[in-house]
Amino acid sequence: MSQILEGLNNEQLEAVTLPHSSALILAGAGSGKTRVLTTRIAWLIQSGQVSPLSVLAVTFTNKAAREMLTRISAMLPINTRGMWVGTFHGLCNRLLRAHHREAGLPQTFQILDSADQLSMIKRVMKGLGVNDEKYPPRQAQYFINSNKEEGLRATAVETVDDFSRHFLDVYAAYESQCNREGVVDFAELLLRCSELLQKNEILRSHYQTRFRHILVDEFQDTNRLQYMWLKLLAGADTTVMAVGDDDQSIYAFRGARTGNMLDFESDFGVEKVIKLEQNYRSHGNILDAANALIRNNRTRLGKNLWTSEGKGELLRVYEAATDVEEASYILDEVRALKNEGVSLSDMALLYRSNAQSRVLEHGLFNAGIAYRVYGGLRFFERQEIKHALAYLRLIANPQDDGALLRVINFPTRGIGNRTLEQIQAAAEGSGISLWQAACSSPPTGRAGAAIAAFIRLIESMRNATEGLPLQEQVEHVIEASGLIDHYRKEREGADRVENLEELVNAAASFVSEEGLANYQADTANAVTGDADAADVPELDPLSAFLAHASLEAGDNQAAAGADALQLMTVHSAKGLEFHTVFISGLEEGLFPHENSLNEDGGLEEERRLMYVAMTRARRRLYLSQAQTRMLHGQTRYNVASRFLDEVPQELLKRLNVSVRPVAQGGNSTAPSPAPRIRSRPVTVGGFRIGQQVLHSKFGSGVIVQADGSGKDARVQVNFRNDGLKWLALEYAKLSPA
DNA sequence: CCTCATTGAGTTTTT
DNA sequence: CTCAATGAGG
Repeated sequence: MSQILEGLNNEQLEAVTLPHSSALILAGAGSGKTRVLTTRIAWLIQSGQVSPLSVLAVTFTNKAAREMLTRISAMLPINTRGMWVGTFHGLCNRLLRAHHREAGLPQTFQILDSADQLSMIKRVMKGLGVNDEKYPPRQAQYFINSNKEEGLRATAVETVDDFSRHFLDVYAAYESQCNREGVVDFAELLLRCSELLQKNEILRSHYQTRFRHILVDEFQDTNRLQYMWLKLLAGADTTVMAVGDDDQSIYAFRGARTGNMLDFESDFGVEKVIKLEQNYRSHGNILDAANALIRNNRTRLGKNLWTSEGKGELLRVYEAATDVEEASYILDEVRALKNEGVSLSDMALLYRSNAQSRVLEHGLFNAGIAYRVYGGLRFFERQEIKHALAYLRLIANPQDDGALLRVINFPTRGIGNRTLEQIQAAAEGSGISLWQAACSSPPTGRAGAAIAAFIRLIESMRNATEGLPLQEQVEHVIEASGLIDHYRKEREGADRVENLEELVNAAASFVSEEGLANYQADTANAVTGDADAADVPELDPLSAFLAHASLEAGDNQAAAGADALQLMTVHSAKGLEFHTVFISGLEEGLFPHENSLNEDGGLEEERRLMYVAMTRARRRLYLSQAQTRMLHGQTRYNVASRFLDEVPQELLKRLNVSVRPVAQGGNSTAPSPAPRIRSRPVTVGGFRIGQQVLHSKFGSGVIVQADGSGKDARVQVNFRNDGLKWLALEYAKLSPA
């Protein structure tokens, strides 16, 4: 038994073998967090303290859940199938399917992804006659989701102003529309599940007794609702182990609450907080720099990473004149490192926002360096796949208005807006679904015939696929719907046809591999003879597959394949590590992002983001910056990121002599690193675009734009602390820096 | 009904 | 710049 515990350090060992009490593990970057979690589970089971079925482990991503299961099965000779290891949403889905009746849902309820949700919100808003200029649907979506994540139904939300009252109306209408259609969004999975546990005492105590150990990964990223859910599942005898790192909390912008860590300590009577501070990933200089940076944050639980390895190399800082030059510098370095034997896939090129990847990709493409960009469209989010899934959804549940609207005229079959409006009016008038309206009161004439043909098509597909194996159902639908034909005819449809064929494969492997079992009846409940769940018939494979498609949108790019440089945002780099990391675009306004500066705690979150980025590197870390950057079709002039100043300068190796814009007024003969701006005044009142200036109140900044002349001359200055400001030269006391 | 042109907006992202 | 969402004309 001691074998699985071998090689753990003291703190890790303590965490893994903790006696029966709830615990908070503060696990720094690279400190072996996943190892602790999985070894803890394996140890609990192997030492005979619990059965695998009494363990619940929850993560945020499917990838993390899979990783956990893989590691557990590597340590223990047990079948992990039926174990409750999964994402918050996946586990809630499982629970709701098993108890759909008590939860007030059809067993085959479908799950809306964010895009589906947004389009339903638009539909609802149109129905209510809400002005979508004044009340942007995106904001309505945010309103709905953040309220749900606080555990608030529309009836429980209190509005203080007229503006949010409109969103509240949308929320209420959206809620009832979801119920009519039998669909739920992501937040609903958690809210519905929590409400179920809250009001159904029998179920609650059943699960509270069953789960003796609950383990939570990335606890710093939990929101209020997820925390409530955990509290409901944990009974008096349940031990909860929460593992997280407040310094790596980078999702506050979507509701994550590090405060849950403090609440957890008191709510669960945590006696001891274990800190895992030994880092097994990076060399000393990298950790020292990251530690120094994060110390600038006020709100921390406090933690300092250390390593027993050497100091290693200094961090390399490069200041480029332009974004293009920055890219070319990076790819030179990539090439050199590759020649030294570092594989491309062990190097990552990180950026704060996706827009930055373009220039970098361009450079890499021209240089012929293989690269892979993360964060694009994922498989189940592709248009052609969404269309195919919509046909399938309609077969499974004709009340699904969203699915109907997506495909009623795709491929085009002569059903236009007018016809659709008629049906929508009929549906709204009698509170029925679009499908029912189309069936019961079809429009007359040519449109009516088209509608009738569509209804016949769907019904014939339903008849033809009934009882077929899942992959044959999918195969039939992509043919019979005309999707394949449509894309074959399209000029650039080859990829789409291929993807549709891939969907058939996805369905096949969903059935043959463990996928389906995860979505069907809870085998564990059947084993323990739980009547509630045992009575529920198995979920049909089609509904299970559709749920899978929503909950696990698939990889964001085709096979990892060849050795390639990894390009991604800092957010998506969390949890990964590389030999070499390039952090690009270290400029004020970009990183930290200008929008974050107005938000409460925004700057600290940006700093944590930088901390995450730095701690991805094992051996070598590059920090680069461009003085000039094309953004949204405009040239922008940026000062170096404050984060570069927050790192001890003795840990940095500056790789080029800083070529700063010259400050001696407009008639300097020194070469300017900035390219000329098209059709805009370059100098105004002795000041130049790109020039660094000092303001008595705002401090230092860079002139980014200018217009007017004489008395009307104005310049826009990007101040290091206060961001962009327009200043009239006549009044502002500006001086060259 | 479909296609092309214009307009406008533009962090970060998993489920 | 580049994508998505509207609107005019075929």
